[in-house]
Amino acid sequence: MKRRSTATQTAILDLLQRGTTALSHEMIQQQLDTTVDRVTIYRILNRFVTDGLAHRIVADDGRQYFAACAQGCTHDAGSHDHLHFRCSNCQRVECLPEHPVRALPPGYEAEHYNAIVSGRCKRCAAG
Amino acid sequence: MKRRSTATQTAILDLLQRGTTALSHEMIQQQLDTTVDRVTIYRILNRFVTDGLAHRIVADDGRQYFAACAQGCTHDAGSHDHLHFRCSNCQRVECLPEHPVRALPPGYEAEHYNAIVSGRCKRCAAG
DNA sequence: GCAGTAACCGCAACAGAGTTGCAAAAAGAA
DNA sequence: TTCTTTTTGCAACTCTGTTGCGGTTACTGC
Repeated sequence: MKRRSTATQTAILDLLQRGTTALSHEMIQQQLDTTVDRVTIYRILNRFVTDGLAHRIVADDGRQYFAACAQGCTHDAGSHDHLHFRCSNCQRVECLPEHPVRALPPGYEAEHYNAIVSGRCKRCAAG
Repeated sequence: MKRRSTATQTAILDLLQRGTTALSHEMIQQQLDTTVDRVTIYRILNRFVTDGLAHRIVADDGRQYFAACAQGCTHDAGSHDHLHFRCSNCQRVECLPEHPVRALPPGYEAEHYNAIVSGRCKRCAAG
């Protein structure tokens, strides 16, 4: 399965890499200049995840958010184990890279980390 | 709004308190002796959460799981901040109480913690 | 530049989790 | 028992995400 580059794909990847927050399919749809089908966005995002270009966060609102992988991300179980923060006020989902959650009791084999704290983010709490 | 005690409610609370894992509405429906409507289970569970009898976990499969609150749970933002583990093999969701995830950068106000690691649990990894 | 192949897109339809409205049933109080 | 209010069950709905399929479009080779 060889990948092809399309305008929509590069636009979405650009959105993910430019922004500092994780995006839902809805946010992406709103931020795109052209009208793109919902399904296409989902498919592109899933492709990014399998190709290792983005990682998927399931937030505590039950929705999926996507964030570009950092440079040098190795995509093993330990490389996406950072904390995320979802602001219940501005809806932004941020990656908090400096506080990994890695502690597991012995015998457990981790495949995916998905840690979300929700509340009010720095901006909204201050404002 | 005064609460009334019904057979289904006590049966569900008993399931939550007896078991060591968090349960989805589907698991609860299967484990109940009587036939109870899906909606009723959802309503009972939401009632438990607002009443502080259970806490809600949104796992990385996008589904909600419910676990009985421990004795003496204070229900502030810091009391549900433990790690959860969802086994992708046996589907069980466990609470791992001894490894809290509390580290947040300054300025952030936490309301809900929802940390899930998925993979193979102790039992399934060993077997 | 042109044709062929296969990836990609859009539309429609679907699946699953969770919620809401409303009327009937049941718990608790008088 | 009777009355009030909570709880339940059914139907219908919303929302998120997925699948099938035909048509479009990007890449390859000539």
